[in-house]
Amino acid sequence: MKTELNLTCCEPVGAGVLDEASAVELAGLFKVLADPARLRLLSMVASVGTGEMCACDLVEPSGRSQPTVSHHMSVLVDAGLVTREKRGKWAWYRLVPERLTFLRDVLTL
Amino acid sequence: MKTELNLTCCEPVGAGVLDEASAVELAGLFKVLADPARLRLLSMVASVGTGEMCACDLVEPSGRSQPTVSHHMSVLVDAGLVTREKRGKWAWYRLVPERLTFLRDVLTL
DNA sequence: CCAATAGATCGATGATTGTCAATATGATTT
DNA sequence: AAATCATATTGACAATCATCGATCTATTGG
Repeated sequence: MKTELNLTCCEPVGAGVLDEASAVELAGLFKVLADPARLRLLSMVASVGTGEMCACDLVEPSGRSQPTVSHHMSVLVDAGLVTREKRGKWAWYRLVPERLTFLRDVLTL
Repeated sequence: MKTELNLTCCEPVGAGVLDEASAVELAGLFKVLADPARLRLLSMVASVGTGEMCACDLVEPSGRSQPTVSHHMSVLVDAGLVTREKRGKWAWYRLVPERLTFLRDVLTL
């Protein structure tokens, strides 16, 4: 599906009225955060000491099935919030801090 | 419906793994922002010069029907992002900046 | 090669939700 | 009190999506 999220859009919400196109794009990004499972997965990747997290260590603590976790991680990757690198049998995820910063900036007045 | 959103929860996402309850609560808040119509309505209220905005001035520019706008504004009010004050026949909305700040802080590492 | 393992994809399903037309509520005006 | 106006509520429907079991793909080790 891969909705190809744009990185360039969107003034802060207090900077003027959002046009429909930007609103759709931004809403799509917030939609990614609008799920408990994804928020938990994101926080796991964000707070791991080594900077990267193996998919194998996400399934059990998340309390979701393996296919569900895989699905959510794909959504996070497509949204640009994390990167996935496959090494051997394992998939390693890293946070993309700039993407969080971008979202923070949108919520500025 | 009024999901009674809590104001007290949630460390920054990078501060540790979110527990399920906090994740549900936070996701509920992001869900409010995960809709183009609501984002536009919020940006209209956020960027009005006088600080308050009449519901009557939201319907036509939002491109949605009056019931739909009323619905979305209720969602924004319930989420604590705006306040509603009824004066006479009109409903006036004001941004709650602290609520946006709260969300910004959650996205901090 | 073969078995085992990690992860991705597919298909189905139940729940949620954005939307509007119709109607209700409540305030103002004549 | 009747008519009008702004907004809220209700009911219904289509679309989206989180979830899981089953299966597929790819990599490793024997």
